[in-house]
Amino acid sequence: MPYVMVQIPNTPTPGSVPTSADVARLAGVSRATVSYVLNNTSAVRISEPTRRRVHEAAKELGYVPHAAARSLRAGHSRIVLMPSPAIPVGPLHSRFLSELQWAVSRLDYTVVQYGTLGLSGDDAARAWAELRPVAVLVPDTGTGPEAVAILKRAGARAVVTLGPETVEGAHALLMDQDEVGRAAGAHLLARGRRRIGVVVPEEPGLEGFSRPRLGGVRRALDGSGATVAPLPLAYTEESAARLAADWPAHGLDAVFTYNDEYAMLLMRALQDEGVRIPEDTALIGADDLMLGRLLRPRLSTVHIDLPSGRTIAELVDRAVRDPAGPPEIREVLGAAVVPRDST
Amino acid sequence: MPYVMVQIPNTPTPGSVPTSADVARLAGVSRATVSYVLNNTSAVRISEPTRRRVHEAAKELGYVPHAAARSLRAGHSRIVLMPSPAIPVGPLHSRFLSELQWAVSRLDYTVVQYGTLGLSGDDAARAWAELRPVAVLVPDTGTGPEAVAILKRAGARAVVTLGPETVEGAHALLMDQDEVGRAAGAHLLARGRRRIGVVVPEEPGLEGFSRPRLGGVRRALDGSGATVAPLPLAYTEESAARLAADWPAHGLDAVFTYNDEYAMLLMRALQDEGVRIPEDTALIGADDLMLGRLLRPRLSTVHIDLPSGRTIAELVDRAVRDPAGPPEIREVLGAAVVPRDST
DNA sequence: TTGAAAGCGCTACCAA
DNA sequence: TTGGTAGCGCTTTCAA
Repeated sequence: MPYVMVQIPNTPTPGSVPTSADVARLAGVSRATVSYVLNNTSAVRISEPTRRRVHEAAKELGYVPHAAARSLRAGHSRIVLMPSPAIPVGPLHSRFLSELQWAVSRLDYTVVQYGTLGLSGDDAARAWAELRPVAVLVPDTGTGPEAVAILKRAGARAVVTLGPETVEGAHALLMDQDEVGRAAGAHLLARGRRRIGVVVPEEPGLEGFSRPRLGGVRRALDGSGATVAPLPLAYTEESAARLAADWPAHGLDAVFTYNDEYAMLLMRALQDEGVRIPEDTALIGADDLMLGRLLRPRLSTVHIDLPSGRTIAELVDRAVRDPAGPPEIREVLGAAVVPRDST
Repeated sequence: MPYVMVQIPNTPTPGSVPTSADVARLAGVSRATVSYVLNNTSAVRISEPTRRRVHEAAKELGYVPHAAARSLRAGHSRIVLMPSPAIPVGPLHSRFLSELQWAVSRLDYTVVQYGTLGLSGDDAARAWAELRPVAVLVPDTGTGPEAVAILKRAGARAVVTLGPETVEGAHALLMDQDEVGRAAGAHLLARGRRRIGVVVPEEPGLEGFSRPRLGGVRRALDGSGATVAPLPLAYTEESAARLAADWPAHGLDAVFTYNDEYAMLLMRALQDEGVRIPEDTALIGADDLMLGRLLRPRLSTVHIDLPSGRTIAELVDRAVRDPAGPPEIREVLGAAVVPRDST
């Protein structure tokens, strides 16, 4: 007796999430009309009374459209995926990322920061691809051409990498940390320093930044006869004290500290050991944080110029609109020394 | 002549995103079988050769399932939504948030950080609801009972607020900033200080933290006869210099600086003016950042004890599994003074 | 062991 | 101006 099981069609099952069909029933119109009204479809004219009834029904039920259903139907989403960086990221970088996120949202994309855990490379890319993002903004390294292909194949119209190197098939915002080291090295050289230490953080995950910064110093000093000594340093007072304790043995007259935070750490340890800055050892940081201005002597630093979020958001938008266009490769990291009193 | 338009069924349209139907065609099986194989459905036994054919076809096509379609069919998602805080968030809080994000991912949820822009209160809630998250972790204030109702109605099985107050219908991780001020105030009082300044950052968006911290100091001093003076301060050297310049006029013998960063700013300005710390003025910060240990005198601070991400992730998971359970209200912010040399 | 088919919620085409 | 309806990609019940 199947006929007794036929559901009464105008009972908007209570306790359940309301759908556009529920709205339609309550307003006494078709689902199509509901869709037209709620999306302000301009191709179709709906009478004012009908509009009102639909709006009222939607409000009464607390109707909220189902994004997944909508994008399934549409065949594409407006999701811009920003996998959150796996590495501990400094204040400068994290400010940059949130500004970027904000700017992309302004362009009417849905920014989704997706924490991909453990999975690496292509597995991560596959996980991202499941969301069918229209664009992916990859802040990390470790993303190869294969991953880009996976994303493209899943319908991503643009993949943009933010990092030190370009990846085949993706747009690139090149942030060449090398430049930071180069600027610091050149500055110290100009100040007459010849035996230059470079702090290399021991914290895992920072190699992507620290190695090129070290390399940059080397490059700046190339042919000058000046020497470079890498100085492993953990972000703890003990580690800094240890390094400072046999500072004289290193025979260094200058040190580039990776960034301002390590600079503060090392400056304190050196001063506690009686090392005079800048007389005995010149010291320069990077990132131009406020804290550098508050140190005594005031900290020389490398100011890093990152593009505005808006600029990048526009690049993403352009890439999405014209997926066939050539990959845009842009050098976006400017490094300029801010000389203060520590060098 | 409709029959000439019938599509040849085994042409996996190239250039388009492969679907499970494409995989099925290539493997010579039905879509059902593909689903069984790729999801390892245990209720159904598929022969080994068939499994292999399906897997190979999927790999060859670069097939990635469509998350939206899947959750539409399933009727629910595993999305845990974490609206990113609209306010500029300090290093302590941001570390906490990313640890939390990580822990929730471990439990096999898809953590989505969603930047909701401008929209406030119920509008934001509606935007979040479109994603049909299984749970929402709201870090900001400004979310009322209405917003919670909207999310629940859209199928969210748990809404958890992280903030100073509980919201009807939502679980709450109470982070009572009041406690931070109270601890600082009590400490200064115990140190014999009687005229206590409290730095109130002028940066917008911080009121939610600064007001209760100020209130906490007031509460600690209540009935002691000690006085409290709010000190507006912007995070700039100029602002700090201005405040320090007429420091004697304030006649304060202690100051609670909101957090360690403002502490560093003000300490420097005061020292530049010749104010002796702690002799003339005791100074205490909050957050127990590394930089406090590097200041001279070493900075006394209020250490803030936040729960581990794992703890909270488990709370979320429990709430999702038992949506009918009573809202869990948990006081999670521990504040303890770390006395060092500045007080 | 496998396949056919219904249907999740939505939009857009076509007809009325 | 409005309604009927197909179909986006997927899973799952039922039948074979």
